[in-house]
Amino acid sequence: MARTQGSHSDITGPRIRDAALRLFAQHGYAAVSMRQIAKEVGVQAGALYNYTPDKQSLLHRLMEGHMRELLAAWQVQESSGEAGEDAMAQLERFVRFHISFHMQRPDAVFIAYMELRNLSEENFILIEALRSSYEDALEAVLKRGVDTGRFRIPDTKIATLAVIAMLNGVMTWYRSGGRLSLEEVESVYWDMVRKSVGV
Amino acid sequence: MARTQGSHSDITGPRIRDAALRLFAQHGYAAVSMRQIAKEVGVQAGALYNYTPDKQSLLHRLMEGHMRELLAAWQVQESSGEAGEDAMAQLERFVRFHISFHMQRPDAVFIAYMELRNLSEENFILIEALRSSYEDALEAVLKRGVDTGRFRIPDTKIATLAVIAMLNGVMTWYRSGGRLSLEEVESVYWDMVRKSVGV
DNA sequence: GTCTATATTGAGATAGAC
DNA sequence: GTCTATCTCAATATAGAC
Repeated sequence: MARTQGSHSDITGPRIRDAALRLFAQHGYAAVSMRQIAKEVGVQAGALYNYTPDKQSLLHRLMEGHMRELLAAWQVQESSGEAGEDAMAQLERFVRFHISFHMQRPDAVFIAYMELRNLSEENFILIEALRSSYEDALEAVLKRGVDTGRFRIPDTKIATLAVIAMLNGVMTWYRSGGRLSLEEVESVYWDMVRKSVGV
Repeated sequence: MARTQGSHSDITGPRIRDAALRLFAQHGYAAVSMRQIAKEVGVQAGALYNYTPDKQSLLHRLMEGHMRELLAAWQVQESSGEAGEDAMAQLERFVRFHISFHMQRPDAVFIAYMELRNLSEENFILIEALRSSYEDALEAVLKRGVDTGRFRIPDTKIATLAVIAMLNGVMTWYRSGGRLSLEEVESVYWDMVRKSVGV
């Protein structure tokens, strides 16, 4: 079946995105060439252009896909709570969801916040809007907790960014098979977040 | 005095580092060319090689200088406390120091944690050792607070990384002239950190 | 110490054969 | 849909004149 020319596969598209995701995360967008990506996939560089108009679109598509998955997954997670769930329970749900979701996609996460400056201006605006939506989701929880007296937070906007920054820190050091399971890590972070917004 | 050839200045070295710092922070190491740096300084690309053996050394030197300054500044700050200062006061000192120091060098900070993957292997090891020293400084404070019963922290290593990650988040959004002064921002973060490690 | 000029390499992207 | 071949441009780094 091995052909050295012609149509090899109908899943080349996904394989290109997988390779680009991994290489961009490891070396950075600017440091990775189309030839490297092609080699990883097992095609020639020219073939990539059947799937993407250019390198920039490849980056943008990866980031957009990641952000849309994130937002969709949170909406599912959020609506799976009980009707009367209070802000504290919602916050714990968010913290555990955020860590769990992101740890399953370390490469996409890394790209989504390291490669913002390599987006074209118009693509940057699009991605930033998606990011803002996600931050708004957390801020809504925090505001609700403040309103119901469960939380004491001097500035919900800053607290939102602080919590996300803290949680994202997990990605820089956690490796599976280490001292703690992912669930234990979630619990440690939840303990800190819970106290940091507490009365 | 304007000469179009020959020796222009004895401060070309610092100007090269300044330009590289700014350009690397803005566009990323891999996306910036030696020609761009030279243009910014006002010399030809070849002249840069009187000051650095190659581009990699330029990056490493910037990062190493930043990390050494950070460690030195913290040692000064740490030893300026009273003799009997307890862990809570030390932690507040650290939080305010960290934010204040880093906000004065946003470009260097950005580079120091975004460009790690563009260091050669041996340079990476050197920079990581300096980073570890800084983390150890914070962890020592946290451990002391746990020992004296001031803090309740399930895992001081994770807490160290979480606190630094949270504080570093400031750099991604704070712009002077905004809603809050830097000192107010410090206070907001200190409030969260204090509570997050509390009993 | 800086210039101009250049060696060498590799980048992104395209054209046309199969 | 993929290949080979190639266009065009720009990268790092060096050599030698001034």
